[in-house]
Amino acid sequence: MSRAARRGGRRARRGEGTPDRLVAAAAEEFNRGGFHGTDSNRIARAAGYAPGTFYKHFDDKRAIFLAAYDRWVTTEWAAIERAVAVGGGAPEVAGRVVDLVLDLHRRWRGFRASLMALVAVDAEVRRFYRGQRRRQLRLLADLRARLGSAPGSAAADAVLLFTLERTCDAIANGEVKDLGLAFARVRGVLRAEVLAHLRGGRS
Amino acid sequence: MSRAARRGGRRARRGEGTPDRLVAAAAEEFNRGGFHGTDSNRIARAAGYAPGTFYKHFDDKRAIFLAAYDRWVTTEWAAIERAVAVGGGAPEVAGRVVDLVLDLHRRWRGFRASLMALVAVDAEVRRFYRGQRRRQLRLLADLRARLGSAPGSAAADAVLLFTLERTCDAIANGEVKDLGLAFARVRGVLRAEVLAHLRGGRS
Amino acid sequence: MSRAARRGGRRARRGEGTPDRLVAAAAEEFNRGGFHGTDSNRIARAAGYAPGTFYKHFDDKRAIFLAAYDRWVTTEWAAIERAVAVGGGAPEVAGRVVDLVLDLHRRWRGFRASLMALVAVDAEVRRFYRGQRRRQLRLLADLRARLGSAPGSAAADAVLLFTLERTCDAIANGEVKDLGLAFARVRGVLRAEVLAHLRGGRS
Amino acid sequence: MSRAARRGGRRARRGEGTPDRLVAAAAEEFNRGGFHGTDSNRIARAAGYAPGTFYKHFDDKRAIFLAAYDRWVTTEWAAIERAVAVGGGAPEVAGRVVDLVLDLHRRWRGFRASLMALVAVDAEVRRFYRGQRRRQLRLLADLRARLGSAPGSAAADAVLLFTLERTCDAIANGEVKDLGLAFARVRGVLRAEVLAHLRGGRS
DNA sequence: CATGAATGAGCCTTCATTCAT
DNA sequence: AATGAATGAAGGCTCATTCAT
Repeated sequence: MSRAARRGGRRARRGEGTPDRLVAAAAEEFNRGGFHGTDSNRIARAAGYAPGTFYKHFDDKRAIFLAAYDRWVTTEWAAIERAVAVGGGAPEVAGRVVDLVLDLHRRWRGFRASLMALVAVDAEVRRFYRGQRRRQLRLLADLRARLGSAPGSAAADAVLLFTLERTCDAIANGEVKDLGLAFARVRGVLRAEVLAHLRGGRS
Repeated sequence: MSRAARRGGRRARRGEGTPDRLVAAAAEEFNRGGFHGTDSNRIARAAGYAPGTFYKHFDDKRAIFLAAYDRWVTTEWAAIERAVAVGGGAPEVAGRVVDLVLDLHRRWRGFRASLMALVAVDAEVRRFYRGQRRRQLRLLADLRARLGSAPGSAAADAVLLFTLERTCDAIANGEVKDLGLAFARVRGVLRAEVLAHLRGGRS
Repeated sequence: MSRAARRGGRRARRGEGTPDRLVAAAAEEFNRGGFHGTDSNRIARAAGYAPGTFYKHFDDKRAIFLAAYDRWVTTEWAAIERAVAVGGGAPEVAGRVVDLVLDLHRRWRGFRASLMALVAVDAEVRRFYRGQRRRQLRLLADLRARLGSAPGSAAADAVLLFTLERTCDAIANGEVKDLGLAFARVRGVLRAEVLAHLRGGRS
Repeated sequence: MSRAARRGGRRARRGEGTPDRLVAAAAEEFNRGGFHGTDSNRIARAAGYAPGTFYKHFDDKRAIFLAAYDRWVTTEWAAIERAVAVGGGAPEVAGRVVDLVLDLHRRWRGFRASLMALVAVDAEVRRFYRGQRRRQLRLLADLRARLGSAPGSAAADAVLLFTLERTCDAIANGEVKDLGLAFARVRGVLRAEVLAHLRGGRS
């Protein structure tokens, strides 16, 4: 058996470079288990590398977490921005956005939970996270402007984002189901809120 | 000498018993640093004990985390239930509840962040957490009933709770300030949402 | 409920004093689990006392082990000496002794195993143990004299004792059964050896 | 550079691999001090490694104990089987075997004592130990067959093994000397027993 | 660029022992 | 004479990180 073949399999995949493969493996590992639920050796092995390789590309565990977060945000927000850009009436946009965010939270709930805990504890992660939030806020303001809704306040925008985020988390992690609530109804409430907000009403 | 007094041994340090003191120290430690930011020896020392004492009273770190959470929920919810019970019109109740929750989240933001991450990863913590959520939902339904608002859906109740929780977190951990938003305005939005909900409007 | 009653139950038994009760509990604990398989708190509790009481009566864990060993030897050897004293022909004595030793090893195999390990490692335990062995040797010499067998060597006596001891251990701890051997046959071999020895033959 | 040479990493200290060196160190540590007389950190240091290295190669202390036992048995039994294979008359074989077993017990008495205690308490160790015993029994039967002695019983074989083992222990650990017996005489008795047994006499 | 054995600080946990009551 | 909460040294084990090849 060749050395390359022995090395874990996931290796020869696409043309991605080593850092990308490590980041992808890290994202998956963090998503199940959280930041403290894996270790750098495991991430390296999952990516098809030896432990030492990890530290050739990332300074430490936090660095790859941040990289994974960055990659995740970039990828996922592209989808959301696309959904917004496609256009259509406010109801369609609201529905698409809610569905996308929901899907996003579903796929990354473990990662997200870990992220929130790190944000609370690690200044660097916090800095990064806050930057993303500002970006969201700008996107939402753009969207409202494009839809011609009343100016509205940034404060209300922020609260809507929090509502969307937290509720999608709750659906994604089973909290909603666990409370005996119908998923569709909660999503309905969410869509209504987003729509009311986009229309410029006092949400 | 009474048995109760004797039960103090070498430790009649203050009024509370050893488990209480350990739990209090644990809560503070978890609040700054998170679950993974302390260890049982530190908690014991912070409470004024040697490492071994910790394990005389708790099976492991998770057990004391759960105990701290339990204690926190019990204490804080008593305050909220009181605020609701005092009565008054919907605006007053809404204002009081928002302020209390805000204060609560401010004082325990580190603990809360850690809690959310554990909920994602630890079934026992999750079980406990979900139970609390159900209790909140019941309290909110009671409150609406008492205020004579339209029946409304449990789904809308849940979304309101998520909004309240997440927004208070954001205010508490500086996210709101960081976004350049005025704290008072965000709180105003929140109050308005709670009030509209209590009045039975389509929140 | 009275304090005495609360204390564990085994307490008010007979007129035995505290040290005796502790020793009895220790013997049982050591017998299952070995020296390292219990702790002094557990022994104290098993005897119906608090941990502190243990150290009021014994300097340390080794001291109570030695005391338990002493007590065991005294009790059990009385039975063996009695069996020898009763008299009868060599075959009867041989049979009785083998049966007694067998029973002894059966009841105390855990204790014995732990004892052997301590003997190898602890000079004080070793001293004690060696004293008992000398006593056995004397008893065996007495017995041979009484039965009028040929003088025989102390070396042969010693080897017989080792055979008896080790074989009884093997029967007691299931080794013999595990080897697919019939217990009765092994005992038969043992009796034959003891008998041949007592008769002064070249064992 | 060959792969084998590279596999040395920073450790090509001597010829053997890391597990072997750890096992060797463990055997020595267990031999003086017994199973409970060392710890994994000490074993690692004694082998020239840091604590963590231990756990890269063994699950826990018991695992390395078993490995050390395995290695010991393999090595030592090879010598005994050789001594038997060389052939010669029964007296020569008996003498060689007794001397080898004696030497074996002398060099490993601490280890052996600890082994016996673990066998009493740990099912896995017991399983392993019993397997070795069966192997001994087979070897002895083979030997008798080869020497053309009368069939004889497995029970008698077993008793002889117990005698040999226990007496060699007694010589090895100073018990015999301590009893005021001449080592040579005890060995003489032992040889006589083995010889008589091999000759098919009623041992 | 990758390897992977090795590292060692440090967390988790136990238990023999003490001491104020 | 007994109590039992408390002690703290020490052992078991992990994992982020390094480095010689």
